[in-house]
Amino acid sequence: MQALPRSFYNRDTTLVARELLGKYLIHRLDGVERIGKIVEVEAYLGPHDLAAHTSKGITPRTQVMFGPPGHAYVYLIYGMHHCMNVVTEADGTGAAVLLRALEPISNLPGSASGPGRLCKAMAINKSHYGQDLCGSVLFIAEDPDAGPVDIVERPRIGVDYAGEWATKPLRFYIDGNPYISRK
DNA sequence: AGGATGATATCC
DNA sequence: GATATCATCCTC
Repeated sequence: MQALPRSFYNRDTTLVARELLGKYLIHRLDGVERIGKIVEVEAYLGPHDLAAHTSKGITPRTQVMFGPPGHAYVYLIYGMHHCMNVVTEADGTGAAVLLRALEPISNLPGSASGPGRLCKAMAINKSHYGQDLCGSVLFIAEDPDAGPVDIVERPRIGVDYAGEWATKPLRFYIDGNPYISRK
């Protein structure tokens, strides 16, 4: 399977988020190929989006989000869970898509529903910060059996502090999929 | 409903 | 250097 081209990520973040649904996330590590189908995502639009980490500006932690598209933004949350994002839009923009849940396809032990569980099942950690997703180690590819996807829009999870941005429908998931992290 | 657990941003 | 906060998950 072949990684999606960088041009896929160099587009409107909401559009990329919706099109990521149904794609395969693949991680090759020590001869093991882990594969999960992306079934739930959230879009973080940029510094004007008060729920996005980039709303505080460029910091050592968020700089990769401001960098070129098609790279991984991985961070530690609540001291124990990793979350993985895909950087979108042109260099300098500061936007990304959070991957929230996978449907296990291959070599995924336990649950991959929820951003922390997803990273645990995929063996993703801070060593993947800034990883180029247009390579052959950690990347996203088309589902060989891709069919039409029915998309549900909901407010994002865990961003109640973000005022009106907390209510915007920027969380997307595949309707009826049993691996969604929350209804 | 509450605790774990550490990086990060923001203050002094 | 101290402290409040956090795009979560597990256990009770």
